[in-house]
Amino acid sequence: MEKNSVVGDEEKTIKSSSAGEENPDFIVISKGENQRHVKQEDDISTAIKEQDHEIESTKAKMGEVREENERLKLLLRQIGKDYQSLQTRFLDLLQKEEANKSLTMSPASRLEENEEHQHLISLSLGRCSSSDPPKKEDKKCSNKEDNNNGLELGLQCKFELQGSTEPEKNNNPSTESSLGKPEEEEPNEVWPPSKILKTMTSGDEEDVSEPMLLKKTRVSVKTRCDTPTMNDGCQWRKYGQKIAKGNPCPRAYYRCTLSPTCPVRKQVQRCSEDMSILITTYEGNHNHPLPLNATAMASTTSAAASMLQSQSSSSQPGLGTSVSAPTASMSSSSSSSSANHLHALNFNFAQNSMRYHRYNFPNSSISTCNSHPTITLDLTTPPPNNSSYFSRFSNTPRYSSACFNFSSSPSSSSSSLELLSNPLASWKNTSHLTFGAAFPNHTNTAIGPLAYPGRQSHYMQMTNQSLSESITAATKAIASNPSFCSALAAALTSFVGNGGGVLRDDINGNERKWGESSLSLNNPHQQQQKQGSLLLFPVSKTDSDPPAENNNHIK
DNA sequence: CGACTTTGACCAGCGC
DNA sequence: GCGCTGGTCAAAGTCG
Repeated sequence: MEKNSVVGDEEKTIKSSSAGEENPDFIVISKGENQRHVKQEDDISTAIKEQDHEIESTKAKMGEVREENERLKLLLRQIGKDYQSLQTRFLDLLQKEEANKSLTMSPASRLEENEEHQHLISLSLGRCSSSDPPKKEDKKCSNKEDNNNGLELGLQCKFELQGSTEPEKNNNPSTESSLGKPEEEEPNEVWPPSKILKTMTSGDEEDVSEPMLLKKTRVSVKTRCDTPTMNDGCQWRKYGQKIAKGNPCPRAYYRCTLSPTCPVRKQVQRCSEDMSILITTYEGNHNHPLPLNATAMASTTSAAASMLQSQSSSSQPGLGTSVSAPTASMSSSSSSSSANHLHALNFNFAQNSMRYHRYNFPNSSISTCNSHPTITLDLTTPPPNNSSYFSRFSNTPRYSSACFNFSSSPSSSSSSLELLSNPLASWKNTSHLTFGAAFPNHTNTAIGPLAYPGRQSHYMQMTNQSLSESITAATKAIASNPSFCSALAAALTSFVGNGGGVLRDDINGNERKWGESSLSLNNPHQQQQKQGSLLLFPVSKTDSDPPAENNNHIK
């Protein structure tokens, strides 16, 4: 019994204990779980709260961003309105000016301008041709071939003026004799707009009527450059080196290798007085399409040479171009080999029948050393009124804002004018700042003032003195101050990159947002360049233009 | 091996 | 005609 009782007790105790233990254990366990659950719930709730807080903060941030976006939109609209109003005003001014001009113009001058227009018409049709002679023929038989070549533009600009198709003039050598010289070029090659102005008088061109141009016209560019050559975008092959008289520094001779028949040569020499100054002399015309970053220099030099040409022929009546050198007499006929340094060379291109446009190369000079008419663009010294260049740029009454256009010309269709406007563009060792004017603009709506009423299209639209001055000054400023480059890039990126302006940038009317214009600071090609560069050109991926000059060392 | 550079030689223009 | 000079050629060398 006891056992049983014991057993019973044990059972009881077991039961009781079990019962007594079960309950407390259960209670304890349930309390712990509850506590855990409570803790978990607390954690969850706090997490939810935190998430809610984050969501709220995010929402608040989004609200701020939206507000900012709205502000930016408003700003953009305002800018667009301002632009439209400026454009309208500009067009009005143009029309008024034309009206005044036509009223105040004497009959003789009207006739003269009409003649100029006719010349321009003929120029617009001029397409140079040549059979691309081999090198030796290029050298030895160039005269004959040049005479047989097709037309060449004296100014070597192609203007597609409305209704300016006069084929008979196109083939009329007498027309070219007054302005142009035969130019070596692909017979069937249709040059892109980038080549329109490019062209300086190549050495293969001769104008019998112009003694000054009996030899090759050259464009010499003086820049401060630490590297053996400056990168102008072309590929060059060194074919000779000489120690010229009067300069201990050897002169290196390069020829363009982008095309095997390209007649373009360049000479590179350090200035004997200042070894940091690199004197690059270009001669001839490219007879092949150029990479984008090569068109800048090519057209700049071409424009300078064209200026020289037009200047030399400016005494002839009825020319479509003229050169004015307000600060000095441009004694191009001078036999002195010393350059007549001018603060600026201004040359005008008749843009349409009644309008001139002035080009200005600050610190330019012309010399006719060794019968080689040479224009020197001295980019080593600041132009006059340098400090006011930007303000002048922005305050130029006639064209200022209208002309300011970041080119987004596709492929090689960048205009000569834009190149004219950015003489330093694409140079190695200098910052790249290419202000382009969009060119073939019959569809250009963004450029507004460039799209003159009543004109379908023309390549060299317009520029002005202060524009080129400003560009040059800007480029110089950037070249001299690398930090400015990055600052400007950042500023442009922030301002322009907000999805703001849209440029209709090419013939096809392709739209391109400003922010998409290549601030190609990350362009690998440009990364090869030693200094920071700001290239406002669209960078063609196919535009592989290896800086061949990096390896060109004058030894 | 091809592309490029170097460098002496060659040629043409010009002045004396 | 001769010499000087600038410009180009082309073989040899260099480099990747």
